[in-house]
Amino acid sequence: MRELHHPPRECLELTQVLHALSDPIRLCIVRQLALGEALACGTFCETAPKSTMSHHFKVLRLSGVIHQRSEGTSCFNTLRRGDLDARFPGLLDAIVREEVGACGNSVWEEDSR
Amino acid sequence: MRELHHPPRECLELTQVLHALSDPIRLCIVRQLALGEALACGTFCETAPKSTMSHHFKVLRLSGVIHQRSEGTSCFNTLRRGDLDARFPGLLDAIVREEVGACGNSVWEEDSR
DNA sequence: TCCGTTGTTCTAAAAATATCGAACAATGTG
DNA sequence: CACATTGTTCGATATTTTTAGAACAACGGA
Repeated sequence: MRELHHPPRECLELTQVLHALSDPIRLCIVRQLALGEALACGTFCETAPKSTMSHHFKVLRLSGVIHQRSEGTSCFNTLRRGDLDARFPGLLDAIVREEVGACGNSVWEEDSR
Repeated sequence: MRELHHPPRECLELTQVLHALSDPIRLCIVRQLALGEALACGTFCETAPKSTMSHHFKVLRLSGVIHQRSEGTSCFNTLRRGDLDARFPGLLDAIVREEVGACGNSVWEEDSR
């Protein structure tokens, strides 16, 4: 398998990291990875097709949020916690922390387009 | 001017907040507002057309990041720091904090599409 | 070597976002 | 009232992002 590109720590951009984390599927992936274990791509969300998941992993990797390394036929993912904490202190903790806040209404309820 | 809709604190969604903050213009707005003052829409980014800015303010408002109140012909914006800190502790601080990290390379340098 | 597993890439299509000019609304001032 | 100021809304276009099927590549095991 070809060597995967990972942007170095100094090149991480906050806007790209935030965008990567602003998708529900990707946020879910990151939260699972935040538990610490390296997890293969296949261990997430069996409902979505593989190509879709592959896309999300790529977005996470290219924004610098995760590190991917292939081992055999699998691809193990880890959170780049050190790099993220160094560049954006407190960000990961704030995002991974479980929050409650249930509300049935949509943000777009009124005043939407 | 019509009363503007602001989602209540309990309805804020992390993914929407992150998406709102993942745009460079909007991030810039938020950082200026983080200094504490209420600022009119016109005080930001004179280069972009008003309709574009209006759109960005709307995204920020509907995601719950800012509060807008009209006063005369102006529209004053403030950060909803209390609500954001309550729902997503540490998030705003992490995002507003100035970071250094200069790197000429694009994240998409290799392995892009 | 022949399969099964795992994941990527290609491609197309759909959906969501962003941009911005033009028209409009609300307010304040001369 | 006429007019300037400030900002919103509408409409059209362009760009980006998401989704997912199909073909493919790499690896491991029988």
